[in-house]
Amino acid sequence: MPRTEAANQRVRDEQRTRILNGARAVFARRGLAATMAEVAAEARVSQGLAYRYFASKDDLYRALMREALQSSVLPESMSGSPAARLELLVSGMLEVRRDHPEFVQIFYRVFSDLPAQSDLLDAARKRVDMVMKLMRSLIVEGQATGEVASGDPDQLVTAFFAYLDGLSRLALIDPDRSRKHFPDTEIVLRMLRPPEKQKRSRR
Amino acid sequence: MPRTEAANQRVRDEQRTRILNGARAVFARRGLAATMAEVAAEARVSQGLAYRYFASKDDLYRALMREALQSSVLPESMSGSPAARLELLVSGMLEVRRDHPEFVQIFYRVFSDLPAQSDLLDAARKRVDMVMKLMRSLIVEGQATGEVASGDPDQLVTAFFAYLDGLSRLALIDPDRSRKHFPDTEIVLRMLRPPEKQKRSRR
Amino acid sequence: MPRTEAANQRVRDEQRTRILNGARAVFARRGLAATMAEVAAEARVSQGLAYRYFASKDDLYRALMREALQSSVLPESMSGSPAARLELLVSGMLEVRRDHPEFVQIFYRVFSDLPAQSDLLDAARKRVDMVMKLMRSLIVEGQATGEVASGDPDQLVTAFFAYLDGLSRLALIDPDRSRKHFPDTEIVLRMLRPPEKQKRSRR
Amino acid sequence: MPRTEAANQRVRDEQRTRILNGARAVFARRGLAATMAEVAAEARVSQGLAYRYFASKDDLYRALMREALQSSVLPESMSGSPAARLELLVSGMLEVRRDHPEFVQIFYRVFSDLPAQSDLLDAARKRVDMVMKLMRSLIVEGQATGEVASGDPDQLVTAFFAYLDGLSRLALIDPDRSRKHFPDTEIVLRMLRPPEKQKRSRR
DNA sequence: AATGAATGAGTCTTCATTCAT
DNA sequence: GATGAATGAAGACTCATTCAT
Repeated sequence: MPRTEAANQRVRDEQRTRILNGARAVFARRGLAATMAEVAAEARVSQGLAYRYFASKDDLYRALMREALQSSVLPESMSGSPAARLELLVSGMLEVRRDHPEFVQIFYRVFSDLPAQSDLLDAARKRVDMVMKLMRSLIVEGQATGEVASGDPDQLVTAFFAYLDGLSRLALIDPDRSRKHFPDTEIVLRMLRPPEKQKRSRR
Repeated sequence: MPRTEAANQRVRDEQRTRILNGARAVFARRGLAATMAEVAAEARVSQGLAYRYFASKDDLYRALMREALQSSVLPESMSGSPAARLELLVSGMLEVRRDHPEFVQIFYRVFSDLPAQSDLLDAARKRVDMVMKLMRSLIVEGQATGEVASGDPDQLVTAFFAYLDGLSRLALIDPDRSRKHFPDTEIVLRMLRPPEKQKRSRR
Repeated sequence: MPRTEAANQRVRDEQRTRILNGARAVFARRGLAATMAEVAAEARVSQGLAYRYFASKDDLYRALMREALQSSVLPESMSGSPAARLELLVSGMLEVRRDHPEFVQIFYRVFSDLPAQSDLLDAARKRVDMVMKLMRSLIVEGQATGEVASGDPDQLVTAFFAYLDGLSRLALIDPDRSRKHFPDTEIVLRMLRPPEKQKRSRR
Repeated sequence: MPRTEAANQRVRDEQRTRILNGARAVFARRGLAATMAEVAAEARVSQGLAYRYFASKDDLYRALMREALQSSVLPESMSGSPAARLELLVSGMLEVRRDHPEFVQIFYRVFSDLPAQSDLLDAARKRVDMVMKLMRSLIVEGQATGEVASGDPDQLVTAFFAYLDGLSRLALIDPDRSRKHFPDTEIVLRMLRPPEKQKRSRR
């Protein structure tokens, strides 16, 4: 007796996820240089199977990228003072970087792996741009009310993004340190706090 | 009449540099995925010539890495207060990242390009470790004299390195922004300054 | 349904043999100068497939050499008079050279194909040495009983080996003659027979 | 003042010989697999110079081959009994093989190095054929007068040539043995002597 | 649905040959 | 006449992708 369609669908979903997980791990670690053989091995499936679910290596990579673009989804409606919203945004971003660095690593891979004209690259740039603009406007607003440190807003945004990018890469460079000494939100936020609002942390 | 040996030597030196420059640009952009054809094209030499100067793609990559490991050489003797020395260290690192991001990009490539056991990876890790330790000791000293912000020193070091790594990658991700909005040393240092020493920057 | 493991194993064994056969023919003919394209063509497989079975051209060559070293295995226990044993040894060697010259050709290739320090070369030399020593002792024993022609035993061995090497190369140089006029054991043995034991052959 | 034409000519001759010598040594050892770089190094000249004297690697190889074909030149007019002439021929061939194995090695290289249709191969085959025919007729004549051992003349020729080919290769396989234990003409000739004419050699 | 053997296009690398000096 | 730097085409090798089972 043939399997029911529902059962088949479940199997398919499981396999797809399995492959995506394997690919995410391998691509985060090795980028596009990773081979399909590595992906299949990591996912414990045959190489052929990967091609039943994804038309090509590129397709698989894109699926991961799509996922990564969405994983960094912004809190839709943020309320409160600019500084409060800024902190909300930042702590969200930090959390992802600390707890699921692979997603962000994959995301940033697009900048180091791909030739310059790729549409994926464009999409990623657009995404970064959007978040940067949001952050910039929050900073400007916050500076107006004195809740946010002074300084050129563009530079602040630049600095902050570099910072976050760096944190996501930490797990790659020194996984041990990343786990043990991941900086508290408090420390990260210092860059944006005006001196008088700086909290005294424990010695 | 054959060229003089001096002339030959000069030609060889020039070509070697030419090839290294081409390779640096291409490897910084694309990592080991870059092809020798790209390197040769960037350097405007034939593919074969690159092999007269470097035994293999790997050898060329290593030459660049060696260079990068040395380029980040630390100021030998730093004098002054811990905070002063810390600022000296930091501003030096920032300068390299702003003015010659390729060197640092190449350096960090080692973490994304290479399989985990490579000796290059080890060397790079050692290098990072050494600078981290230096920075940590300066922070601890500085915290003792109150010149440096409080907070777990390991986290501060972690945060700071992530930050710097991020800045070196900026040129890759958004070269335009990197050029126009590279953060002033002042802003970068905020993370390490105690509130009372924070300089008021221009609005 | 995927093939059964047994079926896969069978396919692999067949293909491996197929590739070895192709390689043997080509390498015997052209030595290491033969290209993998030729090997693949001779074996009627794709070039890529050869690499699934052998890590490199060198590896393939070594596999053939190993085989050749073993194919010339000596009769373990030879009994009878020294002359009888000598004739047994010789006729065995002749047989291989007449019926499967490729094996011996491959074996001797090692002396013309490889740079001097190779381990294969050493192994082959050792092999030759061993057989030479065996033959020498049989000759010395035989001379004592008068069953073997007089003369410096080392020269006799040298001469005889040159002879056999030459016969194995004959198929390369003049396959037609090799097939039609391959010398009878009788003729070959003359060199070792004392005059009084020489058989009168047909006119 | 420019060099005289005669002096120039002398220099040219010297260089040409120099290159031929280098090439002969290298090609004998490594066959066509030898590189022009090796040839130039052996001859202590620049790679470019070789091309002033020989249009191509192939041309150089051919020059050596032509030389080798001529080096084995046969005694034009041989007189005496068939057996005497046979012995003259054989001892001449042996001499070359013992004292200048490179020439013969180069000659036989043509059979292992070259693709089957080459004109060089044809020329070499013709040469071998001619000597074989000569030898065959001497054997037949000698058998008629009882001075030469009985047996199928074609087989005897085949055997003998294999023998000589093997001796020329000995220097490649075991140079030491070739020098120390090169067989006396006496031993070599045994194959062709009828039992009753066999000389008793020293024990 | 799944496997893994097989293919072929693309990359690294070598080396005969050319060329500027 | 001579050198050795430079080129490009050919060959080794890898790996995304296809296919028979």
